[in-house]
Formats: sequence, C-alpha cells, structure tokens
Amino acid sequence: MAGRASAQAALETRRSVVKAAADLASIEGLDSVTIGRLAEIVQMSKSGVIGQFRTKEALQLETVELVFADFRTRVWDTVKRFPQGLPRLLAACDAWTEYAADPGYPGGCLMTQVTYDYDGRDGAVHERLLEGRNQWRATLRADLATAVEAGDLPEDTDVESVVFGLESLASFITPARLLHGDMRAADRAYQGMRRIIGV
Amino acid sequence: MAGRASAQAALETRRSVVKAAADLASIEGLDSVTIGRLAEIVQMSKSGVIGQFRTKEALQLETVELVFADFRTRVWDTVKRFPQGLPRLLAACDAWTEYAADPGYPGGCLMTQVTYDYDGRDGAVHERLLEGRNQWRATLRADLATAVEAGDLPEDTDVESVVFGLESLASFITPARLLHGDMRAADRAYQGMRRIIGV
DNA sequence: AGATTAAGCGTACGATCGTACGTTATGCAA
DNA sequence: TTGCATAACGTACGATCGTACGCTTAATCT
Repeated sequence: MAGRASAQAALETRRSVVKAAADLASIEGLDSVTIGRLAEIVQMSKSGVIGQFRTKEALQLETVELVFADFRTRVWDTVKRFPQGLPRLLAACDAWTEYAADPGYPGGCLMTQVTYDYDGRDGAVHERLLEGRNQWRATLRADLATAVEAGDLPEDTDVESVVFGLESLASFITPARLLHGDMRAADRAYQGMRRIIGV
Repeated sequence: MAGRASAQAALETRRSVVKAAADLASIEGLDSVTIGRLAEIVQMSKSGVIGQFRTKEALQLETVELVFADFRTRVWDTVKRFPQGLPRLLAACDAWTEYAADPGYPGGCLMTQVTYDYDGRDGAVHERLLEGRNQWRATLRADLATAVEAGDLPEDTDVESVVFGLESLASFITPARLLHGDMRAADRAYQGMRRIIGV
C-alpha cells in the first residue's frame, strides 16, 4: 500500500508524528528525538515522516508549538475568566502546578524539558521558546501589578523576582517527581508559590 | 609522536578530557557529548580519548563526579565550618546561588543541566545523580531540623517542602540567565530562598 | 474521463556515532 | 639492559543520523 493523497489523513499523520515526538522528547529531550525512531513508532518510513515537515527543525518547532498549545489549554484557558489580579494569579498557580505534575507526557512536563534543553543554545527553537515563555511571564506580571494596585499585595513587591520564583517552583516539579519520586511535588510547589507571593 | 607511558601524563589527559566533556555538556547536555568532538577539542584521536575510560558511560560517570567535586568545593567546603542550623543554611544558600550563577562552565551550571537531563532516564548516571543530590538534601534537612530545634524557625516548618523550594530556586538560575538574560537571577534566587525558609 | 496534486515508500548518500583491534612508542622495574 | 605495561595512534566495523531523489498510488479538480 502506498500513499493516499487525502489532505485530512495527512493532517492526522502530522499530528501523530508530532505527538510521538512530544512523548519521546519528554523523556530524552527534544533534540535526541530521531526521525528513524519516530518512523518506527508511527509505523511509517523515515521519508514519510520527514516529508511532512521537510526538515527536522520544522518538526521540532511544531513540537514546541504543541507544547505551548497544551499549556494554553490546560493552564491559561482555565484561568483567563478569573478577574485580573491576585485571584487570577492564584488560580494560575494552581492550574500551573497541577499541569506540571500531570502534563500527559510519559517523561514529565515537556515545557520544562525544552526550557532546560534549549536555554543555552542558539537557533529557532531557542527563539520560539523565549517568545512563548515571555508571553506567559507578561500575564504573570500583569496580574502581579494589578494585585499591587488593588492593595492585595504590598507596595514594594519585587514583581520580577516573584515571577522568577514562580517559574522556579513550577519547573522543579518534574525532576522532583522523576528523580526523587516525590509525589507531592505539585503541592510543595504551590505552597512555595504562596510564600513567594507573600499571601 | 606516539604514546608515552607516563602515568602522570595519562592522568592529565584524563582530566583534560573530562574537563572538555563538562564544558560541552554544560551547553548541549551530557549525552550529546561525543567522543569524536572531544577528540577534536583535546587534539587527540578518538581511540586515545575513549581508551582512557573504556566506555562512554564511564566517561559520563567521571564527568558527573567532576560536577559533584566542583559543587563540594565551591559550596559545601565554604560553609561546612559554620555552626549547623540556620547560620549554615543561609551561608549555604548564599554560596549555592553564587555557584549556580557562575559555575565556571560556558553553558551554565552543569549540576542543573545533568539533573534535568537524566531525571527521567534509567542507568548508572541517573543513579549516581540521585545519590549525589540526596547527600546534599540530607545536609539541608539537617540544618533545617537543627534550626527548628534551636527555635530559629517555627515548629511547624515543612522541612521537605522547604528543601524542594531551595532546590527549585537554585535550579532556575541558569535558564533565567541563559534564556531571559536575567543577570540578577542569583539575587532573586537568594531572596526567594529566604522567603521559603521564612526568615 | 482525464489531468493534477500530493502522501508515503524505497533506496541511496555522506557523516558521524561508539567500539574493537592491532601497532607503535615510551617509561619503569627487574 | 632487557622486558613488560600502557598511552596513544590509525584503521575498520556496523549502526544510525538527516536528507535527497524518484516512484507508486490515491484523492481531488477541471
């Protein structure tokens, strides 16, 4: 059996490949994902796999896009209706830690994995990652600023350092679970976030 | 010029290879370090490089050993003379964040890199990493327990969650520096640690 | 219906991977 | 001085890497 030219089927293929790439990347890192192993997983030929993306970097970028989409769905969409400020911030911390603890990938939170993998490299993936994270940071900053204006947080709150703290705590959930077997990592992270915020 | 059988020279070779491996690993991760590229860096043949270690995993393990040795020197040795309890804990946080911000490797703190790289994998590196980190966690716990006993910290301090918070904050210094260009990451981490500890 | 487009396959390529092997040259002990 | 241990070399191996190319086949469009 050879190729079928249905555009819909092709889209499904793309998705299955990207999903497999994300699963693999969550364990071993995005850049040890290999066309050959992907082909084996989705039961296709190497050329069939790469043909969808033309280049490996394009596949990696699409995988990163999936990560952001997941994060948006699981975290951002669940809190965007909260009133901006402290309520939304706390809801975000809750959804965030819960997502990091159960991201739906076998090797843990892919957002975390990709962040630590590409922080020190150059290239399109690094750039896209930075952009995506900055978007999230901006909403955190906005909520913090609103909370300060509303008087829910002290006037001298160091917004930038609080953002740093929140990102730190969320990012350590995966290694705490996988390395130390800490099954309460999400709770600890949320608890820490409240201390960092000061509430 | 061919081999010289001086044991001392061989030791120097080992060290230069491991050092190069650590430098490379700090940027791209320990397991994308390649015998061939190491050989190129230290100006030796591939067989000369691997001959020192027999297998690549042994080289990786020795690299991890270097990481722990560095951490011990830069962090532990500078605080071990402090009185156990809150004083030593705070001194440790100071040395720890400073180390993470300036670890002496081009791609950032190698301890962090290896942790996030091998947390979800099996094998000897994972095992050794876990053991080494647990050792450090034990001293943190000891200082926290002593601080509680001494009345420097509240009775209901959740030791395990505090340890989680400290590790989180220290581990985010590298990505904050490399990804977001945050040059005050170490300060933010130290500041966050004090909030987590509650002092 | 026939023509066009594209999905997926098979094969091949040059590189590079980790490792094994035998050789050469050196330092140290007997 | 002779002999042994070993550092480092060169070469070779089978695998796998990412990518390029042409082919077959099926869906879509005129």
